[in-house]
Order: sequence, then C-alpha cells, then structure tokens
Amino acid sequence: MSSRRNDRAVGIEDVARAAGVSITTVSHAFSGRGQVAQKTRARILQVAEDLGYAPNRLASSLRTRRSNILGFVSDDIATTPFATRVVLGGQDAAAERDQLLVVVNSNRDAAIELDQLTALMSAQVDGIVYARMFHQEATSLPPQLGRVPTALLDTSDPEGNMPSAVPDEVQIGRLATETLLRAGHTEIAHLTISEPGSARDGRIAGYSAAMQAAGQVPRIVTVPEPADARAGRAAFAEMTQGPAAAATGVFAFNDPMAMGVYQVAVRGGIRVPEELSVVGVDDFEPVAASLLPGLTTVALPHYEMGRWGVETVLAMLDGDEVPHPHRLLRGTLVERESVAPPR
Amino acid sequence: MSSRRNDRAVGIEDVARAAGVSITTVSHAFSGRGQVAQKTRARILQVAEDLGYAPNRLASSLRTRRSNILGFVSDDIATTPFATRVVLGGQDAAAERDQLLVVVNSNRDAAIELDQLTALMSAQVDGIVYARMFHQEATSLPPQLGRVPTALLDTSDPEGNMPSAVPDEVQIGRLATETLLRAGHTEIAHLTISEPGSARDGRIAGYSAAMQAAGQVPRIVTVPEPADARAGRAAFAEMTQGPAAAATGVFAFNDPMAMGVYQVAVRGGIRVPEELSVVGVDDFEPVAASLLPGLTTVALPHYEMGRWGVETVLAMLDGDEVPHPHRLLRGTLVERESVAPPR
DNA sequence: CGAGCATAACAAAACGTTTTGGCTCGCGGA
DNA sequence: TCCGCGAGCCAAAACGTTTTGTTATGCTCG
Repeated sequence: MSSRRNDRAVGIEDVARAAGVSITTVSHAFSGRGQVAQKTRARILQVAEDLGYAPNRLASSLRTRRSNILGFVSDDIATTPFATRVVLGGQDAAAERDQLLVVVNSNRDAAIELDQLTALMSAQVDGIVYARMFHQEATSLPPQLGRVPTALLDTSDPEGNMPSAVPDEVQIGRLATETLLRAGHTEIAHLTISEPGSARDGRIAGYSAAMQAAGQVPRIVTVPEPADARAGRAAFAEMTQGPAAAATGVFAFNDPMAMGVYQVAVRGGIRVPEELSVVGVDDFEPVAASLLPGLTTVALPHYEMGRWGVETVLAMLDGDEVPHPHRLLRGTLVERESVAPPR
Repeated sequence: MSSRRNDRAVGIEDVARAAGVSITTVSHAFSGRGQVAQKTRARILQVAEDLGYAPNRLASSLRTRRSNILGFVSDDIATTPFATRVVLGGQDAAAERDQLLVVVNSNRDAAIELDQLTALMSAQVDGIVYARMFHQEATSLPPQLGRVPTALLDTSDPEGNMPSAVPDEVQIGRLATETLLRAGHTEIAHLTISEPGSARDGRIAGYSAAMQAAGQVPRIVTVPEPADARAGRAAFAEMTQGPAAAATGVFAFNDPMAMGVYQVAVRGGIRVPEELSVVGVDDFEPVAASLLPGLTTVALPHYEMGRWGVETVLAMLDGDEVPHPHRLLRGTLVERESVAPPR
C-alpha cells in the first residue's frame, strides 16, 4: 500500500526524460566517461536522486560482460566455525570493491558441488574463490574450475595454474611451541591426532623444529580420533602415563583438544596455569575465551585468507600479475591466561 | 592454455546455428513453452550438451524481470555462531529452488546496512530475508525494505506488513524446565541475564509457567552481563548464596552460561549430573557436545528459520498467500548426559 | 475441393544498460 | 570570410535471452 511495488522501476530513460537529455548523457553523467557539462551533470544527478533511480545492474552487466558477482564455494561451512571467518573476510573484501558475493556450500558432496558450480557459471560470476575446509589435501579439483579467474583457499592446485593460500602450519606449530619455551618450559608435549594431514603434519614439524632448536626433546602424543575435546582428554590421559608425563607445558593441536586437557586436568587436581601451561590453535572464541582460565592460543589466519581470496580474484580480473601464486599466511598469538612459568 | 578463457562463451545463437533451427526454437526447446517436435527438441538438447551451452542467466533475468537472486541480510553473522545455521537453512532452501542467495552482513552498522540494501536492490534481487541476530526487538526497520517481497527473522514488523518468524521462547523455556521436572527435580533455578529482551523474557515466562504448573516455586537469578561463561559462573555463584541454594537442577539461559555453571561446579566438587542437573539452550555443538558430561540443551530452530525465510519469500513471489504472517518456531530437546534424577 | 485448423517453426521486438561513431554548435586563427 | 576543432550532446547498435505475432505446411471435414 505504501510503496507502489508493481510499478516498473524507474530506469535510465525516465531520468533522461525528466532531465531533458538523452539516455547516453545520463549514462555518461554517472560513469564520468564521455563529455558532459558540469551543469548538465549536476542536474542529471539531482533528478536521478529525486526519482530514486538506481541503475539496473543486470542490464549493465549484460552489456559490459562483467557481473560484479563473485562465487565463494566451500565444501563445508556448517560444521567448522572457522569457515565463518573466512567467509567474513571474503564478504568484507567484496563489499569494499562493490562486488556481490554468492556463498554456496556443498557439504562435501561432489555432485552438489558440481551443480552449484554450474549454477554459478550460469549466473556469470566473474570469478570464484574456492575453499576446502574439510580435506586440505590437493585432491582433484572440479573441472569446472578455472573457466573463470579462481583462487584456492586451504588447498592448492596440483597443476599450479591457480593461485592459492593456506595457513603456514609450520610457523603456527613453531609459534605455539616457542610461547611455551619463552615462558621457561623445557618439558613440552604436543598432543595431536594420528591421521595425517597438512595441518597436523605442519604443526608437528614446527613443534619439532622449535624443540630441537631449543635443545629439548620433542614428545608427541597422538590419538586416532577427530580433533575434539574427547580426543584432548584421551591424549592428555595417555601423556600422563608415558615418557611425557613430566611435561609442564602442553601444546594441543587445536582449541577443542585444549579444552579436553583442561577437563582432565581439573579433575586430577592439576591447576592451569600454575602447574600446567597449555596453548591451543584456532582462537575459536566461544571456546578459547570461555575456558577458565582463558586459553592462550594461535589464531588461524582465516579472515585474512578470505580477504586474500577475493582480492586475488579481483586482481586477476584487473589483469594484474598475482604476486604470490602460493601464499602462506601466518598465525598470530592470542595471549590469555593459560601460560605461566613452570614452578 | 587448457581452457579457452577469452573466447566468447557459447550462446543460444551458436546452438541454434549448430542445430539448424532458430533461436526461438532453441529457447522453446529448453523452456518447454512453445510447440517443438520431439525430434527437433532432442537434437537441440544434444547439440547444446555437446557445445557445453549454459543459458546466460543475466540475459534471461533482464528479459523476464526475475533475477532468481535472493538477498539475505543479517546484522551479525560473525560473532554469533547461530547465524551460521540460519544462513545454512536459507542456502539449502535456495539451492533446492535454484535461486542464488547473496548473504550480506552489516556488523550492526546501520549505514553499512543501508549501502548493502541498495546494492542488493540494484542487483535486482527478487526478494529479501532480513535477519536480526543481535537486537531482536522490533526497532525501526530500514525503509529500503519492502520494496520487494521480504521476510523477517528473529524480529517482527511493527506495522505488520511483512511476515516474520521467531523462536518460540516461551515454549523453549517451558521445555527446558519440564526436562528437569520430568527427571524428578523440584528445586530448579533459572540462571539468566538482567537485560530485558524477548529471548530472556520469553524463557523466563516459560520457566515460570512450567514451575507454577508443577506446583513449584520459581527461583530466578540474574546477572548484569552478556550471556557468556563468565556470566554463568557469576550467576551460579550467586545462586549458591541465595534462596535457591538448595536447587538440584539448573536451567541456564544458554549453553555458554551452562558452561560457566560446570566450571564453578567442578571446582566446588559438585558432580554433574549426579549432584546437579543442568540444561542449556542453543545446542551450540562445539560447546554443548564438548562439555563433560555432554550438555542436555534445547536446540534453537535456527536452521528452520533460515529455510522458512527463503521459502516464504519465494511463496510471496509466486503470489501465494503466506499462511503464517507471524510464526513461532519451536525448540527441540537434545539430550546428552547432564540431566539425572536428584538424589 | 476449399475452408478451417492444428502443428511446427521463425522474425522481430523487448528487457535496461554501455559504447561507438557521429552531429552540431560556437569560436579562434588565417 | 572560411576552415578546423573541441566541447557537448545524441541515435543506434549491441549484450543474450524470452515472448509475441506470424507464416508455412500439411490434415480433416463438410
């Protein structure tokens, strides 16, 4: 009733008529492309404003062959909360550059993924950022990819044609370990999972390197489970029975595992951080900040990855050279209260 | 090198030429609209397939005045993890109906929100689902809204023009309370926040109603803080000092607060669920499932809200009557191990 | 045997922009 | 006085579809 929903929206022609100029001139006034007198331009803009004119992006996309839409496809946005942050980074970068971001997720179903990719292509997206939250390994990428400028997140292109960004897992492992070393710990255990993967392997490598550099012996405890609180409990329990029982510092593969460590520690009367220092990886707020004491942890560069993804695709569209065909993004330390000097 | 990226994409005209028919006939063959002989149709589809033809949605949108794009605007997708689930519900519903969903979020900044709404309108979205994760109160909605079919989530339209859906907070409060009652508890406290809001108020109402119906006296403990683990700790500590000290069951406003209860309980040597039963609200997996013991909690109908949103907008576009102008969505109980009969 | 009628196909207009290639002034210089 | 030129504007062609209105081709029926 209030708004006249059924009226044909006001178009460039209405503005032209109202301003007493041609369509061409209105277009020029907006884009600043041709020659249009200051006075005319001002009048046109005013009229457009009055009429509430907003250019129809569909039409202009059709003509310019540029939709200003980017696709963001992820294999899992639901179960891992980190996905949210990479999407967020992508959205922010897209918004800054006036692009629309269409986020689709396949729930790890290859068939769905293919459908969605075709849907995106059909919608004439200018580019795609493709994120693999789940299996990070460079398994075969969908063939649809690459018909349009594409950037890869959390995975890489076996053929090396597409730019990609992943977290620098080795640096992350080193940073976590060094945090404990710097606090004065010498007996430091790394609790992780047994299933190989670049996150696991890299963090182990970083941990080992840091320990060796400090002249300490690495002690790695693995459990054959998904990396959650239960795994943390199991790993910590196992640690206290083995050669790493004397550890005063624990580097957990991720925050949920660190949470598990807290749980068995508190039950065993072990106080964090007085008797046991722990550091995690993720900075998954609802967990890390809620823990008591707050968990010191290495934040993964998820937001940055998202940004990098759309910025890179945009750069490719502009014809720019992509500076880093494969980029490692650093983790950063978030200090809370779970690390203290050993007694 | 592999794909010819710069070639003009194959269009309907290429298919027509290759199949030896007119553009019109190709279009008909795809849409099933006009009269086209079975044989011709089959040939056209085959040719299209061979050529890898996919219709240009931009062009068809322009012509049909239907973009098949929906906007999903949320005021906060980042900090609340629930947002993810409503977005997911929306995405699934959109994918099923072959719509693209553009998710934008304003981080609670009204100016940004306005920009994004204009961007969406300019992109000719067919409809909008507008979610208010943050302040649920029906504060003034942006005027841009309603120029296009719109559904509201987690808020409602003061003027009653737009359909909306919110969680049935009263039912949720009642369900949580009844879970404890059913287990045999009679002394049940409700830990919540002091700042009014429909979630808080509704859950209090549901709690009180359930208690009264059971002939028990409601005991509500409030703390003036954001509803996180810290608040849970504070509320539980306060509870043990007051008239509710004898409570054997606790209904926490949400999962993080329940987590806080766990924390002070374990420190006080109170065992969950043997000596204390607790139920939360959210079913925020990474917390609820990780807690030890697993938290029994009422899952909010977020995924359903997301679905409802896009389905409702789509129904409006189809000209259907919307059956529930304002809809209450029920929470469902997720049973884990934090509830047991009192001793 | 011709009128009437499906069926199958097509040409052309439209959707709302951008862009190319003019056209028309008015003015300065020769 | 005429030419050349830049500034300012415009008409029309594209972009890739859908849809409207038309035409051609048999067939059926009276």
